[in-house]
Amino acid sequence: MPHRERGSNPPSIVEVAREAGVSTATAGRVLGGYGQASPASRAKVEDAARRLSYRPNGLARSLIHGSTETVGVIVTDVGNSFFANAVRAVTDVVRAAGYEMLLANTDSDPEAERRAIQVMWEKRVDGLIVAPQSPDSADRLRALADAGLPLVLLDRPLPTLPQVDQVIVNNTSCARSAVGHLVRLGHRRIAVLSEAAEDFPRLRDAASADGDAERPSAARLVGYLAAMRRAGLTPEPGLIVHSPYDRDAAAHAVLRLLRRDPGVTALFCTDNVLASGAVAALQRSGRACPDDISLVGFDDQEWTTLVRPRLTVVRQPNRELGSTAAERLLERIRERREGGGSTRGTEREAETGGTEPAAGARGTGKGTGPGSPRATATATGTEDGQRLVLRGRLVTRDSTGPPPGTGS
Amino acid sequence: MPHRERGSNPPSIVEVAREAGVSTATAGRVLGGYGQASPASRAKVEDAARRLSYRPNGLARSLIHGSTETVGVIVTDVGNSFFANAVRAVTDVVRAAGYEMLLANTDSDPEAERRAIQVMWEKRVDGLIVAPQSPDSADRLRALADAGLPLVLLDRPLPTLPQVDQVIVNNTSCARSAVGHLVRLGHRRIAVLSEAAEDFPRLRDAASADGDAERPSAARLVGYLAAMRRAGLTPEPGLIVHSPYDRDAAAHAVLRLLRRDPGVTALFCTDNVLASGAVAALQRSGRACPDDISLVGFDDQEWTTLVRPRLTVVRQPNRELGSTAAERLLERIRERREGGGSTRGTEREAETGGTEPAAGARGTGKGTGPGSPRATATATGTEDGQRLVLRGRLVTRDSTGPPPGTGS
DNA sequence: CTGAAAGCGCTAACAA
DNA sequence: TTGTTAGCGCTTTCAG
Repeated sequence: MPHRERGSNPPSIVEVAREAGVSTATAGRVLGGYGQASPASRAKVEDAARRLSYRPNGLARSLIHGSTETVGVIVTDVGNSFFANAVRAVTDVVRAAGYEMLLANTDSDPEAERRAIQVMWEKRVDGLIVAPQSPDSADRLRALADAGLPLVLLDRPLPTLPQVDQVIVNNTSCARSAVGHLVRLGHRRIAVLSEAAEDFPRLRDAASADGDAERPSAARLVGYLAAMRRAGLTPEPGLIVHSPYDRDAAAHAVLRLLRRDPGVTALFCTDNVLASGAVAALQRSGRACPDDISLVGFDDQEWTTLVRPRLTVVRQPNRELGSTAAERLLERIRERREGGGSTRGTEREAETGGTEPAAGARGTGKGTGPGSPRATATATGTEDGQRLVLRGRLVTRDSTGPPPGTGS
Repeated sequence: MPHRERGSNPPSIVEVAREAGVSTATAGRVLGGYGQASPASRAKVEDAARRLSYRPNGLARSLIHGSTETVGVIVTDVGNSFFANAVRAVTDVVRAAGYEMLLANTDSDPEAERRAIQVMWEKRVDGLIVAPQSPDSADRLRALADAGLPLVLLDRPLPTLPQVDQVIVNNTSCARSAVGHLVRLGHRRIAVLSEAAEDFPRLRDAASADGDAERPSAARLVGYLAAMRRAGLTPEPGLIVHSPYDRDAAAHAVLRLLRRDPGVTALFCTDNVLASGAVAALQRSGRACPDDISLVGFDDQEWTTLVRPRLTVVRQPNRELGSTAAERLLERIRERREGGGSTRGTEREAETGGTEPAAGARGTGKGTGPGSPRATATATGTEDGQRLVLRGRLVTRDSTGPPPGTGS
């Protein structure tokens, strides 16, 4: 093992240069792959580098170039399969472009988010993808955007930040079609289980506005309200059930609902955690699904085809959400590199997938298992930023049917 | 908005110093929180920094200090819920210690892994946690370890790398107790579904050796073989079914097995993806579980309590695997900082949890849902590195029962 | 308490 | 083609 100077620090380019008997400039040229070098010195340097097992120091390089080839991703919880998939897709896309990923979880804690944003900024990521935990995040994020850091919002829009790109799902209309499906089956007393139920008054009053400007759970509640109204049904507060984002809590909420209001014939859950709690509750309550009560979940997960009855769900394009956000981010990074020309006022319709099979097609097991749906995106330019809306769709399975007492 | 020099680059400490009318040294002292500064200049500098919305450049700082406060994590796929949870736990632990996390997926592709390792090294992570994709990874990792980079292996051991810490699960004995449970119920024709089935000849011959030195799927197969042998049953090749890590492929493999050998009364699956395929296959085949056939899965996931019958599984401490690896890594990083004193030849038993409830206790829904089990770890010093073995345990639920034709 | 200056490891002009 | 030198943004002696 060759002797190393300066303690046991990894060898620097000057060690290599000395070992090879050339200047640091030539060493740099061959090691960094820029400029010219004669085959002779090239060989000498490469040999020396190998002997010392030299690895270039990316920090120094980044310090000079002003770019780290790293993007930051801030989500609430990678342990959550929704984000796990989205994050996975992000890494795939950015890696293909030569970027690495710094990942942080916030657990919806504002302080954790603040810190994550700050650290990413200090580490000089070239761009940032954030699933903001609340509208309060807007100010902090605005600072980044103003400073020129490429930024893309994932899953949760922030209407007060029109200058930044946002990649979301058309939650409101997905929820509308889920509830519409129940209505068509003949249901009237349709309950909804949501994290956002506490926002009901506000959302009801603003229901005519753009539901997808809300966080996902609220957007889905807006869709529920819209579908009910369209069916000529007045949303009853008693049917709008709150539950925190927790399976057991959701199960208890559902059990309470069923006790309090046995006339409910259908339940729409605004996310997969709540849906799993509802499934557990129904199993425990002894109510038959779909004969006594129909159930619709949100987010198509593996287990939804494993339980009996197989769950009718809204499938949202988890991975595509991540990949789209990543692509958008890379584009912004590229733009910035090339001098920051802005694409003001663009408005366009982007088809990222082929034609969708008609919603409501009964699946045959394999066909209805969670897959990577081709989503269709709509891009709308707002000021400088684009809002990309990916489309989910209803996957009808066995947990929904006509209400009891209906001659089928 | 204050005028900024040098294009639109973020302001550096010299801009702040100039704006505040002090030297860069004092500016650095207040901004970096080291050394002393009078309240007067402190105020001036802080004001200036705020005006320019200054953020220290972590790259420069890291270049000087020789540490990045960042750890790398390389897994095969964060989309996989097992790794998603482990990674989540890693971030929690390292963040609490002030570290960020660079994450890379390899998809078990050696080239991707090679690149990931190299990039992490160039980015000068302070430590690295790797779930190596095969024994071939050993050489590349050895280079890192030799260079003094703190390194911890996660989930997959590498016996040829005794100098590095490895955090794994006692897969062999977990599998042994799972299969033992089936044997005690009276099963004789017990099949196993495994990614490692192709290694059967080698594993059978080496079965007396340390099963946990193998990758998890193989270690579990070793456990199966051991349990069969202990019960006086000769493992038949026909009962050892191969399947790739894919739900649908697993389902097909199980359907083929059932057609080929209808006498099979129990099936042990060596991971959760294969188990979900097996559940799907059983549902499709019309065989009743556990009346016709018993099923045991590996890795306790949400859905295993949602399906009917609820699945008997081996629960492994996913999150704890991650947190333990992270703690180990932090300790190594600390050691290195303090001069690299080595803890040679340590051998100890570490109890990280309280007494375990007896295996086999029937759960009541909530109690048997996936949780964060208190695992018990065994640490064994081998050369310089420690092998920490976390304990999983069998959770008996409804998918296992006596074989058909047994008077119960 | 404050400032000048050297230097972390590398790249990029500019000369030779 | 090669070497010298300045400098990326910050920290850290060492004088003052």
